[in-house]
Amino acid sequence: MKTSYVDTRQHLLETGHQIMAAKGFSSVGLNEILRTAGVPKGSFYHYFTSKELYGQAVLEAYFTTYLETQKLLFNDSQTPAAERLLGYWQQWLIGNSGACHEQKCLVVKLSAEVADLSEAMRVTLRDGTDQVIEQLADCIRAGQVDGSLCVTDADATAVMLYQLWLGASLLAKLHRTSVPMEQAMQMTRTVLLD
Amino acid sequence: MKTSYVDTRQHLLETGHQIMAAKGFSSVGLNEILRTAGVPKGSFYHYFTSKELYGQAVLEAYFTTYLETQKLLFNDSQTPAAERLLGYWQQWLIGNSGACHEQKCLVVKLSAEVADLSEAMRVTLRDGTDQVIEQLADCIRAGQVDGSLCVTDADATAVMLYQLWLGASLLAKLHRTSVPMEQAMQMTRTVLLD
DNA sequence: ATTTCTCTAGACGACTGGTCTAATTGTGTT
DNA sequence: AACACAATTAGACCAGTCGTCTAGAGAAAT
Repeated sequence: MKTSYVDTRQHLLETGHQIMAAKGFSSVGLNEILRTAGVPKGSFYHYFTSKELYGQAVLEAYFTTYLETQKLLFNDSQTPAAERLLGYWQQWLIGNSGACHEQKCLVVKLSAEVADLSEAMRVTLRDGTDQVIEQLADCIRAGQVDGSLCVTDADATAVMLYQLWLGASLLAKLHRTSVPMEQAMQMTRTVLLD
Repeated sequence: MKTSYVDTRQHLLETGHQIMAAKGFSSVGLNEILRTAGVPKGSFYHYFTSKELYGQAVLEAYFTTYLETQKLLFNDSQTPAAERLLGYWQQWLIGNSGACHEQKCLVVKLSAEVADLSEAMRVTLRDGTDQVIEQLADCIRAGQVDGSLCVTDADATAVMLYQLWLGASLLAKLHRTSVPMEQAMQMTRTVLLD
């Protein structure tokens, strides 16, 4: 049985996501990705034009599903917005901690390394994070309306919380502990609810 | 005239700092560093035992001077602590923005990339940032005493502000703008003074 | 003056990097 | 069945990687 073009391409993107999330971009060779994916080396340039554009494609795919999941969580208008927001960060916390201490968030793992390396990847990362923040702000505004949050400036709060969690994730990587993220969680609660 | 052991070693550390701050760790080869420093390849392994331990030495040297500068700024007990703290972040902001958009802070640039790559570098980064945060907390406590700050938990605030600025620096790299850091600055003022 | 030790010099090995061309395989149409 | 044409792959390619090694230059010590 033959796998289709999109299958193989998709498979390469997923494999790349996993490996790059663990090891970064520069220190990972195409060989490793291809070997892991079970795709022969010669095939790579049939699916992507360069390693850089492949990296960009990985990021684009990542943001597509990420934003979709986020939207799904935030659109559940049954529960109060405060709960939805705290659930989002709770997932962030448990996702990148404990047994599987591999990085899940490509933004945390790749931003610093890649920003000065590839304009294409930098822009993808920039636009992706902008959208994530925008959806956060939307949900905060919903919380202002339904009264579950006491926040004055939704946009500023969204930016601030996202920055906080990026930094917390960085420190969590250095500590191999979720403590920094739990501190961020505590702070998030204070900011949103008091 | 012959340069001494410490001169060459120091020179290698400084060159490495500059290049790694711009390009990261994995994507930079020893050759490039040595060529830039004007030091022959054969000498490198006289001063350092491996690329990894060299990277660690760069980080250690970085934190040594960083913590010293920070302490110097924070120990000026003439000015109120609030002013000292805001001065610290003002320097952070202007340091990594504008014309010279190269990264200055090795913590921002290297943490994510290196944490999963080298235990030695990870630990150095972890201990260094812990000390930076500790000095921040000390200065915040001084502000509680002199009355220039209205903060309840000095430690939590120090952690939170450092996380915030790490994240802001990441976003600033993605945007090639100091806007994210100005947002962090605004938030910092609010947290410290209101 | 001769020995000793630090440091420099850069070729070298074994390997990996990303990229590309040439060949093979597969598919669909006659 | 034979062909044309596209989809896919094998493997060469060369520049670059880290790290090793031998040889010698230069200073310090005896």
